[in-house]
Amino acid sequence: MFKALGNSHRLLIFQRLSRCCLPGTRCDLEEAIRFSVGELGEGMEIAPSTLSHHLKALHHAGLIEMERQGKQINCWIDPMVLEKLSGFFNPPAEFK
Amino acid sequence: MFKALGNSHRLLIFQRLSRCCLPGTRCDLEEAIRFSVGELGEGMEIAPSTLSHHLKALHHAGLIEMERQGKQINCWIDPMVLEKLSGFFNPPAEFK
DNA sequence: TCTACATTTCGAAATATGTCGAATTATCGA
DNA sequence: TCGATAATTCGACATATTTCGAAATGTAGA
Repeated sequence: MFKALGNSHRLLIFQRLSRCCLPGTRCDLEEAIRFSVGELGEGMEIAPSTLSHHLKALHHAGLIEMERQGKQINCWIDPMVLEKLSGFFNPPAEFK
Repeated sequence: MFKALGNSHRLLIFQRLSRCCLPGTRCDLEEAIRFSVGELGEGMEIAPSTLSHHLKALHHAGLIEMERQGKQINCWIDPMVLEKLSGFFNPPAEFK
């Protein structure tokens, strides 16, 4: 997972998907933010094939979920992943 | 930081330094665990020069501290680093 | 069915990373 | 000062990663 997050393009994608609510508010776990592959690539100066490659890497690392919805493919982060990663740096709490 | 943690040897080193207290107990922030470079390499089948290279990478990434103590060099993790990393995956809390 | 759109797969090329051994630096103790 | 121990720097090499463009795949709508 850290290897996947260790690339700046992939980290940016991950951040776009994880910033699902405004500071101070609580994220509703039922509606994690979703972006299509194309939307995720907006603003990033990167070829579509490269973007696809990075998304695949994030998915294979277990960091993001992907599902086809008509013509496009939607991506989102399972909130459990964030909890697990957060917990990794918190020794006192249980971490499997 | 994630790039530095994305290598299995470096992640192992980082974990050895971060597991500073037993599960359920509270780490005393004043006495973060310390290991010398040689101790950190024990059990890892890796050349001293490679180990040194990885430690340098972890240090440059801001993940570990290093300080000479006589003949050896001691390494440890500043607990603030763990807090910051943990917070990165916790959107509701403030993260600068 | 044909076309446009969204995304992926497949090479290929440039660059980065991980690794080692040999030589070097730093520190301590005899 | 000399030798042993601890760690680093340097140069070289093999492997991995990032990136692209071209071609292929999947889907929806005319």
